Amino acid sequence: MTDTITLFKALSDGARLRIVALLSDAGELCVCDIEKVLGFSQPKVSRHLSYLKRAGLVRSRRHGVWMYYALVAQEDHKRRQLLEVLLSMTASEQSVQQDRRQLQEVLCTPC
Amino acid sequence: MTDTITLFKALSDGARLRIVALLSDAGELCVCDIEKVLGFSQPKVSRHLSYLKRAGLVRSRRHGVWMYYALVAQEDHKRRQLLEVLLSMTASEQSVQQDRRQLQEVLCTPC
DNA sequence: TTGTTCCATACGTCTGTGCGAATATATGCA
DNA sequence: TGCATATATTCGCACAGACGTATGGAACAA
Repeated sequence: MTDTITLFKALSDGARLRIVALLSDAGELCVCDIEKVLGFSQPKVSRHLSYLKRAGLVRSRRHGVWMYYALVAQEDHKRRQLLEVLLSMTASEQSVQQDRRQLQEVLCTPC
Repeated sequence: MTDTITLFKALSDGARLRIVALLSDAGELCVCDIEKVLGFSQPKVSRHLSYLKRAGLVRSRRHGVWMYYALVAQEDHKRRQLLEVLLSMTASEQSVQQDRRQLQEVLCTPC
């Protein structure tokens, strides 16, 4: 039960939902890119990523000074299903669509 | 986005997950039955039902002194899908299975 | 009307969490 | 070593939410 609760807690925040949707689009992003796309402060992004990591939704990989984050491919079938449905829900949200456009701009002007 | 967040917030609590799973099994229950099955205090049950109602997950119907609660059939396809996946996740939880057994006992000894 | 039962809500308390600001840590480069 | 950049963490504050206890309100019966 604890896992399910942790999962839902992790997904019950607007900032984290936008991060998850963004990573779903982009595949892998460093913290500073997420900052720029979402317009969040660096500590805010870092904190939420840490939260998502604790919940097993996100993994991180260091490359030089940068930390790259990406969604974790869920082993459990039900969790995978849940995330699919969630992403289909958020995909139609205006803020998420706006983020997707902003992502393109940020990717054109790298760090 | 707000709706999605509200939905996930409502489902990110152990007590509420057990109530949702219970109503999914039982169809419709009055507050005092939920109290007995889950071993919660009356205000606790009432508060969580109120929370679930605000999130559009539960409806209530008065019959005499009793208030009967049941899950709301979700209009939106994605929300319906989400709840299906959630229920399949919680169904395998030990506490939920225990609650289901307890439900049978409570139904045999009505109010 | 009075009392009883069932349920909802208010209150005080405690914990968890989100935030900005500041600080710490880690990597790479000169 | 010293410095700059990228990221993580800490601190203090504010607020939401979960709980038990107590109280309020609604329906029904006598």
